[in-house]
Amino acid sequence: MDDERRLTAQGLERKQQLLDCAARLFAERGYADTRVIDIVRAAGVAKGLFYWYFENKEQLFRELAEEIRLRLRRSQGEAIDLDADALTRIREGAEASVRFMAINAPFFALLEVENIDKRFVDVLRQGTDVHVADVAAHIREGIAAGLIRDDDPVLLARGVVGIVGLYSHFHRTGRNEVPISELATFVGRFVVRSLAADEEIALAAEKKETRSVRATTAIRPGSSG
Amino acid sequence: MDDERRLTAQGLERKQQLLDCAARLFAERGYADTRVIDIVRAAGVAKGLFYWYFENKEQLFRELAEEIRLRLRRSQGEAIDLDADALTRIREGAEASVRFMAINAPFFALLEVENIDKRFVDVLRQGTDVHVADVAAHIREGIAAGLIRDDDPVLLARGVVGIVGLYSHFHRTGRNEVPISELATFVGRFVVRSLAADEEIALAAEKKETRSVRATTAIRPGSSG
DNA sequence: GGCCACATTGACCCGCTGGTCAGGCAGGTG
DNA sequence: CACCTGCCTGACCAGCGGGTCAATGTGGCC
Repeated sequence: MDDERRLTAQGLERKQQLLDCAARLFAERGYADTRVIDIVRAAGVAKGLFYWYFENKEQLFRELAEEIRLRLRRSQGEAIDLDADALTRIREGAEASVRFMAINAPFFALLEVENIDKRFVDVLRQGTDVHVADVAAHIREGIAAGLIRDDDPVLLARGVVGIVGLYSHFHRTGRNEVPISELATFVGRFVVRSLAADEEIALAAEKKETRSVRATTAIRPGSSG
Repeated sequence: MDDERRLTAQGLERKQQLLDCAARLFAERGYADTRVIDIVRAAGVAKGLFYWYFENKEQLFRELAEEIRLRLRRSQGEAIDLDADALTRIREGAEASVRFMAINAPFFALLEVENIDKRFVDVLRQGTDVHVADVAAHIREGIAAGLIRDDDPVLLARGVVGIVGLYSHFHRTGRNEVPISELATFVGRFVVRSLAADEEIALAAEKKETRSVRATTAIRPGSSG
């Protein structure tokens, strides 16, 4: 694939179609177990066409991964109430993430390749690092305000981001019987409890009602980012 | 490989040698990227010999995974003070796990395949489920005693087990600058905070000194389980 | 109509890797 | 010594799957 190729409307559509098919298949059976031939077959085109739109299988994965992270971050941003205190903001972000990941489960399953494939650690780790930095900033603010117990902010942030991913993973793999909204609340509570300076603060941060949930709508396959 | 083969002392040693080499290589470059030829080369033997000791690559992996889980569980059991309260026991188990996983990092990196390879979800998930059940039992006791906040014990247990694995993963992949002992304490604190009914209880559970650390010695490669 | 760039096809190539196999060696036993 | 069984060898096989390529279609534009 040549970098300076101009895609027509049809071309863009075809490319997106391949991305969608790939995402679905990766989610279903994993990256390694999805052949290029499977992807093109799912899209109903010939194998050669794949290489018209993508350099190779790896590059397609990277495109997918980046797009998803971007959408998650946007959804978090929309869910966070800028006027709220740090702890509440973290809780809102965590809850939104759980919902977002649940709704877009098939897309998100991809990102779990981090642990496995050495080729992708860079893209994926970079993705989580952005979130960790976001949360760490909130945590520092919370510590300064006396809302969050005094501990290493980055370490704590890694915990928060990790926990969200963790429970989302459980949900995705069918090990949580609870409905998503309940799970999201649970995770929010868990995160708040693990950070809060004392229980009074924790209770207060748990109480505050989350506003709209407009950020938790599913990604429409076919809508390019 | 035939099930009812009698291995001589030399045979057992050779088999263990192959297991050790495989574990090291899997940890270094992952399961998929480790060829059978790499394993046998590392052990300095011919390829055919691999199939004298193992049915195939997959079975070797399963043997490794099970052995590791067993050792971790044993180490946890040794670290837990049966006379202590539930929350303290959980903290002790968590800290021991972090240390154990850190010391045996190369062995543990393997288990992270859970997310990827559909073939291994059974063995690996089964492994974590055992730990979740262990922790859930402690949590139920803690809730009954008023030490742990009243929430779904299994969900909470998944969080605890997950967090331990999470921070161990970070450490393994070089994203924690802190020394292991400090990280273990941090994780213990994190876990206690996320579970404790109130901060007074949390503080108490954090304070209690962990006894011996005899359980946190590294696995000697070559010592079969 | 002729040209060009995008779009599409599917047969083909090729390296890789899991697994096989026929055979050779060593040490213990009768 | 003959023999058996466990141990070990490395060339070989087969299938798979990523990636290539020459040929063809197609639609817009001068």
